[in-house]
Amino acid sequence: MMEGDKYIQASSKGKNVESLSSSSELQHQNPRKKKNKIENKRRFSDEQIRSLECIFESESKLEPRKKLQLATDLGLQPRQVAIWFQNRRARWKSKRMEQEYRKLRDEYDNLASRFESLKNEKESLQLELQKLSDLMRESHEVKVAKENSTEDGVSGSGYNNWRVEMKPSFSNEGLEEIEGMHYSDDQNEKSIRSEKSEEIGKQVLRMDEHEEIPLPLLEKWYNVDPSGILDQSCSSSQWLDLWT
DNA sequence: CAGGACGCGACAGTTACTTCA
DNA sequence: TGTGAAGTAACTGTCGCGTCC
Repeated sequence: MMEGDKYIQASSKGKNVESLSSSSELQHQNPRKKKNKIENKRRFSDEQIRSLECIFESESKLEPRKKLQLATDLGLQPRQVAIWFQNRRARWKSKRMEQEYRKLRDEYDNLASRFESLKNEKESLQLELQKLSDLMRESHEVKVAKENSTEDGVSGSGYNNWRVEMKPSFSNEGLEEIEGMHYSDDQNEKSIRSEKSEEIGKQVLRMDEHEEIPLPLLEKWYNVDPSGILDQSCSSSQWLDLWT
């Protein structure tokens, strides 16, 4: 252990500090004496600060030998150099934390605005899906009512009796599968089934041309609740709710 | 080898002073 | 000219690590 470091440690432990202008009373002084002591505090010169900053750039911690050398070069006490480095590290750390905080805040803001736009998009899609679904239901009800008026003994063949048990497919085999759709009401199965499959088949054929799937058809294929599919896809809704 | 005492350096938090708007 | 805020040198208490006995 070097002489200078012993000096540094002695002062940092609150023991006598011989080198700092009559500060040997430091440990036992009352607050008023301490205040008088610190009145001697002077800011370092620009040149001293420049040198210290220059060293700090390359190494934020000083070896004892280097500390002594630097203190000698700058006409400072080794303890002053040590304290300057400590304070400098603290300033650097708080500055860095401030930067990191700003960065995180920006990221959060970006994420929040993206979430907001996705939320809006989801709502409009849900709305659109609901409209199309209603449209389809109405259309079907009109059709069923029409059939009921022309055919006697037809009952229980409402839209709600449809059960779709097929996977989406855009090929001709897919059409075959669509043929596999069936009603729970056997009596109506034949007539309605052929009509239904023909209608959907046409839609599928059109899809082949445009590569765009009509939403009601999609809904039917997947046999899902239109609001449900979106809700399920939003698996992170719980944490997202925290934002709103 | 375990463990207590001690020295040392670093850090967080605080104080007191200086500077500046 | 007084004042509050910001910057900073210096201090205090504490902790972890290494060394010695």
